This record gives sequence, C-alpha cells and structure tokens, in this order.
Amino acid sequence: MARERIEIRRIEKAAARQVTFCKRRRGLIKKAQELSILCEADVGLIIFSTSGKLFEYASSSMKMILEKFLESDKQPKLESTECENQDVRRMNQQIEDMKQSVRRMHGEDLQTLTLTELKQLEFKLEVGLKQIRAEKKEQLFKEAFDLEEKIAQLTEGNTKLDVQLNATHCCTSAQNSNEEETMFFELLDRQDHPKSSVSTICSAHNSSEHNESIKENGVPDTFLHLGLSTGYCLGGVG
Amino acid sequence: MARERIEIRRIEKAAARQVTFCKRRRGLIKKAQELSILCEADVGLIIFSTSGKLFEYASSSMKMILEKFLESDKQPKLESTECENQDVRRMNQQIEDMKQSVRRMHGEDLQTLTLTELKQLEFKLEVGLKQIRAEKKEQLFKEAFDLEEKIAQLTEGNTKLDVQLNATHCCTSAQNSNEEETMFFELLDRQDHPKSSVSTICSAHNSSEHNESIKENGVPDTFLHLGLSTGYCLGGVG
DNA sequence: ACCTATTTATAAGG
DNA sequence: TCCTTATAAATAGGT
Repeated sequence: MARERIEIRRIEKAAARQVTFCKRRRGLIKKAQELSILCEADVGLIIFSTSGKLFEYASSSMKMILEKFLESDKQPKLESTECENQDVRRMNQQIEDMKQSVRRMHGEDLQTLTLTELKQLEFKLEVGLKQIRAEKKEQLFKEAFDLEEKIAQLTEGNTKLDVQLNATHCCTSAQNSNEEETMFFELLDRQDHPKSSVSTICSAHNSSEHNESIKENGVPDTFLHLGLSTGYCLGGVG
Repeated sequence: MARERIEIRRIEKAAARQVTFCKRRRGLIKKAQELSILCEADVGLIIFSTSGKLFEYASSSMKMILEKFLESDKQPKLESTECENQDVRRMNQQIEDMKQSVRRMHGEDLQTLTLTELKQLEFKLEVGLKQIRAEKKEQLFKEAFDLEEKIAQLTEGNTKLDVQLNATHCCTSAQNSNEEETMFFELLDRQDHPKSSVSTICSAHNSSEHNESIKENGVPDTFLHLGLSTGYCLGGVG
C-alpha cells in the first residue's frame, strides 16, 4: 500500500526489513485493537522480531487469553519433564533437518526421496541457479563498466598531461615523455587489481561458510508437547 | 476505510458487527501473515469472537510461540548456567547461518556475495543438480522396469486364464477378463503413491498455504505446557 | 458473497 | 524513528 507494490516475500535488505517491521507491527496492533473494540472480540497478539524482541497486544489480558486458549484444548497430555532441554532438542532437530536439506541440494542423501520430491528439488535448484547466474552477470557488467570508466578517466588525464608537457617544455628532452608513459602504465596497472578498488562495494558480510551442509528452516513438528492434562493455573493464584 | 468513516467503538447492530468481525478478522490474519513473511517475525494471533469461537494464526506454531512468550516472561533466569546459554546462542547462530545458506541456494539474498563466492555457489548447485537428475533417471528406469515386469506377469496370467476358460466353459462369459483388468489397474495405482518420506526443503512459511489456519473452537492440536516459575503456573492446582 | 466509493495503511525517500 | 506523499489495500454500506 504505497508508492510501489511489493511482493510478499522476505525483505532481503536488513535495514528496509527493520523499517517495514516497525511500521507494519504498529499497523497490525492498531487493527487488532480496532477489531476487539468494534466487534467485542478478545484478541491476543504476540510478535517476535528476528532478533527475538517481543511485542504484544492483548485486548483484555494476555493471561486470560492464553488461559482461554489452553482451555479450549482438551487434549490430555503427558507431563513435560525438562522443558529447557526440549528447547535444545527442538533446535537440534531443526539443525539436523536443515543439514539434510543442504546435503540434498548438494546431491547427497537422495535415495529416500520420491520422484515427485526429486522433481521439486530439481526445480528449486534450477530457479536458484538462474538467480545466481543473473547476479553474476550483473556483477561482471558492473565491474567492466567501472573499469572502462576508470580507463577513460586515466586516458583523459594522460592526454592533458601530454599537452601541458608539450606546452611548457616544448621539445626539451625525450626523457620526460618517457616518465609520463611510465606513470600512465603504473596507473593502469593499479587498476587491474579489482580487489583493491571495485570490490570493496561488496560488504564483508559474506564470511559465513556456506560451505557446510545446511538445511532450511523446516519447522519440525517434533518438539515439545507441553501438555497439561488437568488444569492450568496461570499466574496469580498465589 | 470505506464508504463512510466509522468511529472505533462497539458496533451496536449485531448483524453488522458480525459482518465486520468476519471481514476484519480476515484482514488482520492476512496482515499478521504478511508481517511474518516480510520481516521474518514470529507472529501468533488469537481471536475469540463474542460467542467464544476461537480463531488463530501462527507463523510457526502456536505452541512454539507461546513457549517463547512464556519464557521471555520468566524472570531473569540467566544463572541457568552460562554454558547452556552459550550453547543456545551458538545453535541459534548456526540456524541463522544455515537459513541464509539455503536462501542463497534458492537464489535469494545474493547481493552481498562476491563474484568468486557466486561462482562457487553456482558450481555446488550444478553438482547437486547433476546428482539429482541421475537419481531421478535411475528411479524412472526402475519404475518402468517394475511396471513392465508386472505387465508381463499379468499378461501371462491373463493368457493362462483365457486358456483355462476356453478349455472349461468355452465361451461362457467375459467377466473374468474384467477382473483381470481391475487387478492390473490396481497395481498401477499402487505404483503412483509417493513414499511419504521427507522433504521439508521448502516449508518455511507453510502456514501461508492455508491462509487462515483457523480453528473452530475446541480442536486445537496444541498443547502447551507453559510451565512457569513466576507468573504463570500451569498445571493443576489440584 | 460481491461491488466500489472511500478511508487507511504504507513504501520510498528525506 | 519521524515526516511526507503517492499509491496500494482494506473495508463500510449496499446489493
């Protein structure tokens, strides 16, 4: 809803993502509040930013809402023993799942996939590859363009110096002109090291070794169950 | 936002209130989902209508979100051994790194990569793709081979039955041949079922599929345990 | 449920 | 984060 339509997919630029998060979070909370007032609904909203920061809205009290929510869940559940370890277990599971995904993208561990799954995987990789090649091409063009620009610049400078030289020393000796040439080539030479100039544009953010196996966020359904069979006592009973 | 501006206060007419509830509830859930996707936030939304009907949305799983919520509510429980916290931090970092790797393999988030890194990534994907295609081909061949075998088997059986039929009843009825066909298709059918195993490669925002993962009261497959030291004590008082 | 005139939300850019 | 502004979206009232 703004200057430009955007696709609903992860915003890649961190700064823009943060700005949007802030704006939309407020919008969402406002709308949650309006809904609760207009329609007498009881609304609870919990938002965690990527960094883990919590934002919440509750039309009544979060405690009450969660109680109601949990009550509406009558499933008898086993008592959870170590809830903290469960966190760790869940994360480990997530990591293992991600590793498998990455292994598969690297062509390993494929035997257990069905044909359909293989096709999906193939398609995904094709899409990814296409994107990567496009980005590569773009970067190459950019680099070439920058280099050409710099050469043009240097050539122009050289010409100017030539003119100056000719004007002032007018055929004094041949040595100067040699020096000029040397300077020129030195400059060109320096240009040839892309790392020092052009690529500084690419931030140093790339450190992580995507070398390793990895897997995508799979949201395994495996974790904790936390259940409560009998009653829940939320807060303040005592 | 419409034909007429309205004040944000309880809508008196029950019918109108219900209609608005329905519309705005959907809008709210949609926006919650957009926020979670655009900004990688984890969002949980619980809505109770006046009549007590439950609607919910969760970008990951309500269970996970409520757990996190209750955790963060817990008092500074830091002394839970620095080691453990470091473990968790390290695991979280690992998970984030892996997510980025996977995103890149899917062609996103490429701007920060250097040309060299892009090339490496491209090569990796090419290798993976080659493996995947080989596996696909193998499976196809295997499947085709199995099918041919089964067809041969059935044909043979059919022939035998034909002979028997001709020998015993000599032109009595055609029913048997129909049964044969049925058998044949059943076998083919069975071939079509995928293995039901893993994949998970692309399931990050799975909930987006069912746009509204709403639960009609009383059947959440959730569970929660929420055990809590301070504020909330879940679990039977009695 | 659909329509559409209006009001809101918000993307982009300081 | 806040402000502005052009535009995309949501939606109130009606059908």
